[in-house]
Amino acid sequence: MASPSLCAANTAASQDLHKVSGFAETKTTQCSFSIESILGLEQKKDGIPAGKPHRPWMDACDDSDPHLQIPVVCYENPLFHGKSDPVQDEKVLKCEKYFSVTERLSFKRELSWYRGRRPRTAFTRNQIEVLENVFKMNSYPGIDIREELARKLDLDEDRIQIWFQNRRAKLKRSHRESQFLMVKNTFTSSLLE
Amino acid sequence: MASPSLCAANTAASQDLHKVSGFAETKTTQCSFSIESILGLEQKKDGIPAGKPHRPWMDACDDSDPHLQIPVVCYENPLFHGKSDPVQDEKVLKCEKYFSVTERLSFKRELSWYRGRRPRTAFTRNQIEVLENVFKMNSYPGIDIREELARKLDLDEDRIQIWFQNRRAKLKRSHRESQFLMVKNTFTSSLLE
DNA sequence: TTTTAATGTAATAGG
DNA sequence: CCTATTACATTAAT
Repeated sequence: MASPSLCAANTAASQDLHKVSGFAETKTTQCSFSIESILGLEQKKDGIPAGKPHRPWMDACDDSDPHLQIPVVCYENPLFHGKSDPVQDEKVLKCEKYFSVTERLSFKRELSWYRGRRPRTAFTRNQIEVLENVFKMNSYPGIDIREELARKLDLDEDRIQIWFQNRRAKLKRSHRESQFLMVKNTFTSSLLE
Repeated sequence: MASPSLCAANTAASQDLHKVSGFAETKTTQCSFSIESILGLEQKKDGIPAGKPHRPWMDACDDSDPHLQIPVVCYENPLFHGKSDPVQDEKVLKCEKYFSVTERLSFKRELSWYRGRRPRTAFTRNQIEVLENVFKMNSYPGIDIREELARKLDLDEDRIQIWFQNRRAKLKRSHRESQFLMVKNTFTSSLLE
């Protein structure tokens, strides 16, 4: 099952073919990466069925009701407060028009992690500015500050918290990288002496 | 570049200023978060100006030399560990052969927007083929598989990772679109009944 | 114009 | 809280 797929790539192009078949050979003989790993058997420990490609957004294909498959219902989620675009809004409208309450409820019941994922928040320039200014003074605002910010900026406190977490990670990353560059440059110039 | 500038306290924008200063007022009058708490954590601030975006392919480009700012020249850098492809090499050749220094300067000016972005990787047919085949079986390859692919295909592991990210997004998009069509058709036919 | 490589970052998971 | 990944929205190169 697995091998035919890989080898199926070999149809033309001799030069390319060589590389592909070399790749496939490695798989079957040396197993420097195993069929198992390719098949996803070494996937994260949670109960993801082996052999199935873990495509969460397609899981609903097995559902009987095709209506339940549209991601559109995410936008009915009260948690949603991202920016709206005309296309999506139109979809929502259609949804509200044509689906009963119970139907919409079963939508929500069917939400898997991906569909339950919070729609990405698009902060405004002003919100970012304020957050950055606070961050300059205090990268670890306590709950009271976060609540204050949430009120001032009209955001959930949760969003604030996540923002500061990501912001700290960013700062740390940049710090790490500049240090790395410094070391590398030092090394380089020492070689040039 | 195109992305919203995170830093930059702006100078105009009365609305923004109002909000910021309003916030500061709260800090000093109500003390809903204390100066102490901020000052206590102010040691957190390291003197890092702004996050450097980690662009290893630009690392050794000296900012003082304008020539070194055109991406093309980065390929002459021994530290550049990207893969040289014929197209880029040809560009370099043409650059050196046919353009005067001043011409190259204006060229550079024209391409200034380009600075800081990794040159677009052009995958070969064979690389795509292998990647697609692996993707069919596993859309979420772990680090080991990615490294293996990187070796086999002579690409950076980073490129592999990005490729799978974009590939997943593409699959999801197509899936979404086909579902939308399905739902639309369902609506249409139900309206015609 | 379309497709897709690259980027930045919000959201999530696990420790 | 942190780190590591992922999804997602955009930008830009082909």
